Formats: sequence, C-alpha cells, structure tokens
Amino acid sequence: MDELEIDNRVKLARVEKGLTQEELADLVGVTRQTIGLIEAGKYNPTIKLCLMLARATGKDLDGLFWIRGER
Amino acid sequence: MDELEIDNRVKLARVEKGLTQEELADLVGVTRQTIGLIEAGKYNPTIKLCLMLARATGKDLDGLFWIRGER
DNA sequence: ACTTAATGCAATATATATCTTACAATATCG
DNA sequence: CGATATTGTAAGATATATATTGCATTAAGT
Repeated sequence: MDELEIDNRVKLARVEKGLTQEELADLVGVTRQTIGLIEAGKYNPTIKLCLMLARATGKDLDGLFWIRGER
Repeated sequence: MDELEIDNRVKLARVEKGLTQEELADLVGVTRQTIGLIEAGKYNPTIKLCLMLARATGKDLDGLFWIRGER
C-alpha cells in the first residue's frame, strides 16, 4: 500500500472558490501548512479532513482524490 | 474539525464482496485490526487507504464515506 | 522599486493512525 | 456439543499526519 501514488485537485478546487490556503485552512480547521502540503502531494490526509475539504470546496471526494493512473 | 462524525459502509461493501476482514486487510496491505476498527467507526483512515478500500470493494469514495447527517 | 499578501519550505513538537501480540467473544459447521 | 473460522478488543510500540514557529520566495498592486 505504500508505493501507491495519490493525485488530487485541492488547489484547483480552492482557487475556483477564490480561497487562499489560509482561508481554506480556517474553514476546515487545520493550518495553512497542512493545506499547502496536501496540495503539493506530500501529505496523505485523513478521510475526515478530505470530507471537510470536499464540503468547503463544493466538490465530492472522488472529484478531489484518486489513485494516479486510474483516471 | 474534531467533533465531526464520519459514517462508512466498509463492512457492507466487504460482505457484498464475500471477503473476510483479514482478506480485505491483505488486499489493501493493512492488518485485520485496522479494518475492524474502521468498520466500527473508531478509526479515521487516510485517503490512501480509503482509495484502496474503494478499489478492493468496487465502490467509489463517496459511496463508502460521508459526513454523518449529510446523507 | 517598494509594500504587502500569498505561498514554499524546514526544524522540532505533538497527536494519532497503524502495527504487533495476545486473548476473549461470537459465529459457523461438523 | 465440539472444532474452527471470524470478529472484537486491549496494551504497548512505531510511523506518520498535523501543529508550531520562523524565515525565504514569489505574486500583485501601488
């Protein structure tokens, strides 16, 4: 399970909403750094945080996160 | 973000596939205990693991995990 | 060019997801 | 009932998600 790469569209979804990293972070209750690292693909966030990011950006989970190569 | 409750249908999806907790655990590369605790709602799994659970059960993310009350 | 907002990045600390091992409880089937 | 498979659960250890602080870099606007 470790070698698996995950892609995400958090940055695109955030920018579409006109939000800064800090604003999105405040909306979902994490720090700006956490958002930045998730967008950079360096973090493997928990499902709870992903669900809050989906709600905050108006996207669904499957539109935000997927296994690289499977879409 | 902490008080938020997450619901999931991992157990239903697993049983539909005719898999035991241990078989599903082996498929996605975690331990049986991890699967049991996720099904019991006591763990907040990472998106990577959730994506592997979705792939292994033939469901999509949004069908497996959601915010309690929002569906 | 200067100022400010926004982002990138790094080190250290903390919280928690996951593992390991073990045993108890429950279901299934002879 | 007895045997085996499956699941529940708990304590302690490890890995990693996230926080905190600080500073560098980039973008936007004046």
